[in-house]
Amino acid sequence: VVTLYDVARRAGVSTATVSRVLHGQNLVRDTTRARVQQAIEDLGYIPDGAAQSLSRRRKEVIGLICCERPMHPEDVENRSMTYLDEMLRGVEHGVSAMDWSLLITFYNGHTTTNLRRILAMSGKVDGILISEGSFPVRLMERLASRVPVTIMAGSPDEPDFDVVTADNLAGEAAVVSHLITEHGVRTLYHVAGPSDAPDAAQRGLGLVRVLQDHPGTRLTGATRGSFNVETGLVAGERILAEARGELPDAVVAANDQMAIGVLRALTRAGVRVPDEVAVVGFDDIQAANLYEPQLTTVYQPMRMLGERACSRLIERIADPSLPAQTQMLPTELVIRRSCGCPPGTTIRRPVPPALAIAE
Amino acid sequence: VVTLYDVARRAGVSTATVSRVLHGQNLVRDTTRARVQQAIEDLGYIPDGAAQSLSRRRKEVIGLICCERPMHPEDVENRSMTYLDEMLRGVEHGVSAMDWSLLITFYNGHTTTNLRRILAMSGKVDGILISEGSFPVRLMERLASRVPVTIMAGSPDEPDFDVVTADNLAGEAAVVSHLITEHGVRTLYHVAGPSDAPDAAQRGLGLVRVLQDHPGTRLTGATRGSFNVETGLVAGERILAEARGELPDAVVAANDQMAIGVLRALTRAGVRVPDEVAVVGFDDIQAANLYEPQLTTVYQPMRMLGERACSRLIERIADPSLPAQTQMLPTELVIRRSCGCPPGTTIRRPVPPALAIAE
DNA sequence: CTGAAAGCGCTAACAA
DNA sequence: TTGTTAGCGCTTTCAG
Repeated sequence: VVTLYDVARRAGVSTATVSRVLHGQNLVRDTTRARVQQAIEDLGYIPDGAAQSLSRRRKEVIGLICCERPMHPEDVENRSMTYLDEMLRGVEHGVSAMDWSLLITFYNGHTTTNLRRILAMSGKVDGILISEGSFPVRLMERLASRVPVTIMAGSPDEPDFDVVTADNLAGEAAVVSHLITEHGVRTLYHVAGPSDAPDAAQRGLGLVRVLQDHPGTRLTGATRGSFNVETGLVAGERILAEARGELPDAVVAANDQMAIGVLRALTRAGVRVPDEVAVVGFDDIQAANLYEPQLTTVYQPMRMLGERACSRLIERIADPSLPAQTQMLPTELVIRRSCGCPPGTTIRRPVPPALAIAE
Repeated sequence: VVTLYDVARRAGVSTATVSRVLHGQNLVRDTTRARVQQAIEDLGYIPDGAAQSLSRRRKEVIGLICCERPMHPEDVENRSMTYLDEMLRGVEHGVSAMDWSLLITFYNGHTTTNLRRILAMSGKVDGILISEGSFPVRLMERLASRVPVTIMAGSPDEPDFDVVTADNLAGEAAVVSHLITEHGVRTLYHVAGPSDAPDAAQRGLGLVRVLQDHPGTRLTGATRGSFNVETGLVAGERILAEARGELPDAVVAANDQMAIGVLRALTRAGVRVPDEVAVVGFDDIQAANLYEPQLTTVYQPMRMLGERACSRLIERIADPSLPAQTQMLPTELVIRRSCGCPPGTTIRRPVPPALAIAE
């Protein structure tokens, strides 16, 4: 391979000068610069990243850990899948805007191998981004003791780390308020998310708060799913079984996949949605828009979430003394058909930060 | 930060010995080993990746370039999005099985910045994986002159690079054969993919070959889309407009997104699918299974594709003299409702490598 | 079994 | 403006 020395020799200068040219420093005479650039060109020189990192004492690489929800064999998909894509793009955008690189790995369970991999990563990057919250706190702390760590879509009240997350509580509150105030919904059934998912918890809170604020409304039941279509289906069947002629006015699912599962179960049983029961989800995945009836849901700006987390991390790498900070990104209420609005409806309504809770 | 020297000092040995312990070499006395391990533990030592790479003359990192299809502002999604996820998981799995790391970047257009980024990447990795084919050949060659390169989902007849791809031709042939022999389809409309997508081209070929083999069958028209729902919709409207009462027996779309677009247009116009017109797609994305009617399509093993590409690349890094090789992975015919099979049908039928062409 | 020491390719003082 | 040179943290002969 061609090294800096080769370039220097060919251009008849020292390696320092080549380095200067390489980094666009302007304390190089133009003619010299030209000669060096020519040499670089001729030789097709590309700097060695490892050597640069070592010398600069900085890798200009950030690590992304994607936590995978444990996947049961019968699951076709899982929430991480639709989740990841946009976030990844956001992160990559932020990273490459700074001309840094992105090292990515998946974390799927607390095995020795995974542990080793994750720890080793901290020796290869300047900072780490962790997607989703169900990541062992102990491990998070070990990582954080070595490099800055930012959590994406984590719990908003993490005291020791930077967190960037969507305003799940306000989003859920907004969609539930819509059901109650614009569709006269009184009885609701809640299909909650996994208990270890911080965003699911926030959504549950949002629902509860709105119910409290609206006397006369109440939960007729609740169950928990795993953020996938299968468990949504099961929830739907359970709703039917428990109903005995008394279906709730609306089913609120903690994400779109489960909402689609519920929709399926209801439709299959001959229940008309939204005429007999309204159904709403969360996330605004592709399929929410394709499904019939089109799903009313809440959009969270995953891409921006990735970008923000990334800039925050780079900020903290530059100045590790920064205090931990939580950023809540606003969501959007996406009103379509499944809540009871007329066919063909598509309204996107920004959800203001936390006021939405009040109504 | 804690370095190897710190560990060595604390354990009262030389750095060489620590290094040996670190890499499980067994020419170290047990008591010494224990002492060193204790020191590593105490200090929470984690080796510096850059220094290791530099010293070993090997980075143990592979680079993944994800080519994004240029996205028009009005596009909600694009094919790359659903495409990427599984492939990425496959690649990551392959990479971390070897205890290597994955550096990822997106390539979205031939700008100077992108060019620089991509070239710089070749200085940070031992080999590069390129997803999808619409990547400038010149650039590919420059990369290849520096590190081994493997192409995923590229054209199967690339002479100079390793290619791992699904057997698009056989897959398309299988689904078209199914339409013709099991549903008596005679007239077909083709919604082709972008002209620069090698897999789209292969699928087109598969369609044509089957038509040739079945006298009496013919194309009533064809149009080209961009692998997204929007262009599928446009194609569907065009089919309706061109039809004048004479709809084709079936519409063959080059991917699922476009098939869904067509489905939408037809349904909207009151055409019943599959009773009046059958529609089939390709890829077997999530939504294909959720949509009503459920879409008959062809599954390609994206995850395995990622894994295979990865192992091939690592093979070639170990031995750069290996001859270029193309691997074609078998697809599966996924028969559901939209081809005309009874509601509730779900049959997955492996497509044998190339024989499928014959029938 | 263990240690000394020569790099790996590049950056950044410091000198000239 | 340019060159000299001392590391960056680790691996790996080569000696002992």
